[in-house]
Amino acid sequence: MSSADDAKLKQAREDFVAQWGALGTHWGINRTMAQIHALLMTEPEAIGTDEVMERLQISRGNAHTNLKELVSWGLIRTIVKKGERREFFEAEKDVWKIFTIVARERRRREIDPALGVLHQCLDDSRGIDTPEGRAFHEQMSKLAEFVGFASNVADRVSGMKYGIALQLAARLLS
Amino acid sequence: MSSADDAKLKQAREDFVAQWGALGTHWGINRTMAQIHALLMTEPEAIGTDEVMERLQISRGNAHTNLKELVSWGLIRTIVKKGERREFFEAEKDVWKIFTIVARERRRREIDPALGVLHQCLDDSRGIDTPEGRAFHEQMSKLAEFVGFASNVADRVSGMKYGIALQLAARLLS
DNA sequence: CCGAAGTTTCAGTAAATACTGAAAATATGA
DNA sequence: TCATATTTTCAGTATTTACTGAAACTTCGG
Repeated sequence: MSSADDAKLKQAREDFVAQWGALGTHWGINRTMAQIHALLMTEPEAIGTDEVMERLQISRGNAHTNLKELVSWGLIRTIVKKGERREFFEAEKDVWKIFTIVARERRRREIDPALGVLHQCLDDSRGIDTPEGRAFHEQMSKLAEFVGFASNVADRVSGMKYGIALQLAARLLS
Repeated sequence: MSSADDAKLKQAREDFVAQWGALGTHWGINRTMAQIHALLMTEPEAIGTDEVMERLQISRGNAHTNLKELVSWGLIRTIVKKGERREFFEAEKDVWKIFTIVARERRRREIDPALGVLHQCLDDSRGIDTPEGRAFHEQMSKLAEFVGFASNVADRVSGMKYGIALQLAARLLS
């Protein structure tokens, strides 16, 4: 009975899109962007802007902006179909690739600016010759060292081949 | 010339607080909470609500809410001074402890709910007997497996002693 | 070069989130 | 117990962020 299965799938997919969208919020990603990503991750075929608008009930501007943002992240890519004038989009479905993309983007947007602030404060407080000044400098120094270190580690991990990362992680969990 | 040093320190500290607050935004943490945390991280003495209000120019309600939130995260703790009726607050200053607290909190708020959604979709799509249904189920399965795995790894790492983590990371960067 | 199809931009508006300030509740000690 | 210091709550407001819809722009076939 395929029509019942179709209905169940439609429902499950809609749930996934809606809930993944809600989650996006906690990830510093706006709802629509997360929803489009969810929609495309569970869509076997590449689809166009109008279908995204219709499936998610959003405006053209909104769909456009977020599709382009996803492309700029590298989480989806544009497809040109022969004989078709408009653009279609399909998602990267490999989980490790998704992870590395998100990790890199978050490092760029969250860690790198923090390092910048810390290094500047480190400079600004260099040579302040009071007990409080030295304590401040010391704290900045510790923070900068740790954040820089973490940034390198994250970079290294997200540059690994999946197999290697898996091996490493397995050792960690054993 | 200590008064010049004092001025420089005051400036550097204010910059740090302001900029760290701005960064908080990109971390899903509100500006005030990040600013209070920054203020307390660079303050040698525990300070009270009124001083926080004054230093950051914010209302009592705002200060109160965010101080309590920071306490609930474990990033700051309350101090009772003898002979004083009001509460004082001091920050956790150890960078590794800060990291593990933030990592755990983010796992709880970002990863665990995602796992919940994925497992539910996994159930809802079990046994849908169409090609599309199987593809959907397969994608959910891969996502759930990876996210669960990542969650365990994060948990394990943030439960480590700093020395061990450092050793591991050093091996990674070599 | 023209007209249709498709894409991009953006001013205005809606929704979500954070903050204020004052009132209510609670704790302290005389 | 009462007066006072302190903490907590929350309705109203301000700020920030996201979305709409339509106009401007671009692309392409004829």
